[in-house]
Amino acid sequence: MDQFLENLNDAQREAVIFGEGPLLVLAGAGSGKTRVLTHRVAHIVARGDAEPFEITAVTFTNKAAREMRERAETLVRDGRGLGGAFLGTFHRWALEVLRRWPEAAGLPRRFSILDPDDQRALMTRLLKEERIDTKDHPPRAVLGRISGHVNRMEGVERLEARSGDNRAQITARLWNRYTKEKKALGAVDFDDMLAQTLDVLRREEVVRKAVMRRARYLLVDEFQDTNKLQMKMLLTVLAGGGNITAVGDEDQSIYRWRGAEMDNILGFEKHFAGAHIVSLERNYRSTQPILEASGALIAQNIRRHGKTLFTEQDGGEPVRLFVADDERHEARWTVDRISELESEHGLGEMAVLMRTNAQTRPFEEELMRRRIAYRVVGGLRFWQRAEVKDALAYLRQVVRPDDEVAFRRVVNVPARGIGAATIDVLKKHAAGAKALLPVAARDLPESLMPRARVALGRYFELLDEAQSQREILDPADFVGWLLETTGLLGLYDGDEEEKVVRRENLRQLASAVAEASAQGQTLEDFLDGVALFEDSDEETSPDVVRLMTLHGAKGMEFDVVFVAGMEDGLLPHANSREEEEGVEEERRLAYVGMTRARRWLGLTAARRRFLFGQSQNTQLSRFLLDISADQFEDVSDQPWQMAPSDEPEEFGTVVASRGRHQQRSAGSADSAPPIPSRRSTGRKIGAVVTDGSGVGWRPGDRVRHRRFGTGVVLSCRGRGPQLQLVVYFDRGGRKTLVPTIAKLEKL
DNA sequence: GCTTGCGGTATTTTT
DNA sequence: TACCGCAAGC
Repeated sequence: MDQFLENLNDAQREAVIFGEGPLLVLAGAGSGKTRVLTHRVAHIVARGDAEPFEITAVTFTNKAAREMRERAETLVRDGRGLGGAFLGTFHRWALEVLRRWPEAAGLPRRFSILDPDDQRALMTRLLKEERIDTKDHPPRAVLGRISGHVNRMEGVERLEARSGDNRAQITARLWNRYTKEKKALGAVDFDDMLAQTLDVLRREEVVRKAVMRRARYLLVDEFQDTNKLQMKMLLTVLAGGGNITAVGDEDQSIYRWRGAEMDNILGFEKHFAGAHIVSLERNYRSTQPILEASGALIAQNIRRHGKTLFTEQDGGEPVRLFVADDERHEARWTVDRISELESEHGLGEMAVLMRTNAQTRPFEEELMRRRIAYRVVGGLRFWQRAEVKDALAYLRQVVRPDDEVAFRRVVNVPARGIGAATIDVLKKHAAGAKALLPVAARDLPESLMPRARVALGRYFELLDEAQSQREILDPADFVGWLLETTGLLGLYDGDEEEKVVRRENLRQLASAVAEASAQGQTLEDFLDGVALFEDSDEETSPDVVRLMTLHGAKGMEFDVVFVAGMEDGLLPHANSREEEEGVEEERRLAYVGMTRARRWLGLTAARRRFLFGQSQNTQLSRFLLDISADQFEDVSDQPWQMAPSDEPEEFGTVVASRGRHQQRSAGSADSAPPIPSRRSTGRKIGAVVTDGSGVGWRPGDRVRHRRFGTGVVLSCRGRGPQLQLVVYFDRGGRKTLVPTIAKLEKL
């Protein structure tokens, strides 16, 4: 009766045909998660269980939303179609509510959206006004803290209550100011979109009912990445008896830093009584060796349901490990492999994944040198480029004349002689008039310097003319006109590479507007899409090597994958090493990277890396110890074997070590020195060395470890965060530990 | 009001 | 290293 069930395995089918009630699909990497989602949507429609408009499917990324829409539409092409169903990101879902009922949220009709740049600019301004040193409280850090509280649904009061805590007090003060300011500006940031929507859903029955009607079947992708706020939104909407289908994989939860709560997926049955759970464990993506190595890695995590992926295809290339001398060597080796593998797989089927954006550079240089086409995915985004943002600000100013954020950004771009002093005068005037800056500025107050007054007058004439041109011209021509007339394009006259690129970017923006309008979007729709990062089409030139972060790679797959920078400090990242939870998340990140590979997987590291402005010795990632030596092939010039089972029972405990230095150290008392660096090996025995948190250590110190009990320090290696101690425990024998990570206590 | 250059500093991931 | 903010000079 329905053709959607034919190409599914038993578990997939079970999930697809499941009827009403809560359903959790634990979908391992490459197990056909999107397939299940799309087929389930198609099945529901085909069986007539619900009308398309009663289906809401939310994803975490635009990419996923796009893919789901395309694939689901293909499936139901012959049927009634999917029109009316909502398939989009959480933020899009929320934005549509706020756009439709702005007054319910106390927002103006054309409220604007603050992107991270706008937020930072605003926070910087507030810090100045509050006379708080941006060095002690960097705007980004303050915003990060606020965002954390919002996503965990903690109110300001809670922060204010921490009376002894100075930082909390300052954060609370700024948070209040920030909230007020956004309200005055008629603007929302990303978090507000969700928070205010939840608010409206709870308060306004009309809105809630309307949203519920459209979510009789509510499907949630990447459920492991939902945070408390999102969970509350789901619960609120489901209170009307909707049916939730959550699809996710706790092993791929990589957004803890953004508030993702693994408890949402790990404790699904607690939130949804009587939930039915289906596990998808058959992997269709990767070869046996890739699955085994990644499976061994992730098995070390404690917080998981625990599934074991299997595949029915056997054989395949072994996973390669290459330890390079430095990051350039790492890039060279990687690109060598890329050229070898190109004929078999094609450039478009290869990707180099890394922890941080900054790591792309040596790879870019090497690829460029070898004239191999590549593309950095998600790096500096097109929409974040200054010239594009300026152009967008003009568009925002046209769409919403009282958009103060946009006004501040472009009133003096190109330079018109309206600088900080003028803005100060205008601010005073606006405060008196109780109006937003761009509105008050229209008065051209007497208090302005004559020159500024004239300049400002011209600016508003320009805007007024833009308004009328907008009526006359089609959107693409209008943008062209605007770029020309504002002088934005003129800023980049000349033959310099950079200027040519910028002009090209502006032209691209114009064509993006054209495209959007061809699809029936208004300028307002277009700007919303931009604000939500709904990048039109990233994939215009498919046959190129992709360079991207591990986060950016989620949901993708390639024949050939390199995970670069397998070093402690990078993966796991130094900022996440301190707590167990952080390390587990980093391990998941490594796991996500490895499981992107279908046929060929390479793991690379560098012994020395240029970081923080200088070349530093590195340590092999502890995650390589999670994978047993026979699960990969070390193809380094000088192989670095892993320590034999010095048992990694507790992470953060055993340090990646050995290799070619093993012979030398084998007989010595303090066996197994961690990858020695030239600098640290010279350290005198007996000297006090400080660890990452400033505690001093020396051989002979008595220590306590929460597992191994008491012991004595035999020797120290490295210093600072790199400091490793060899400790002889009364029970448990000799261990190599990083004191800050192992939470070693000095007695 | 704008531009330049200096020095200090912070380096994760993104809807 | 690379960026940013700030101060001094135009």
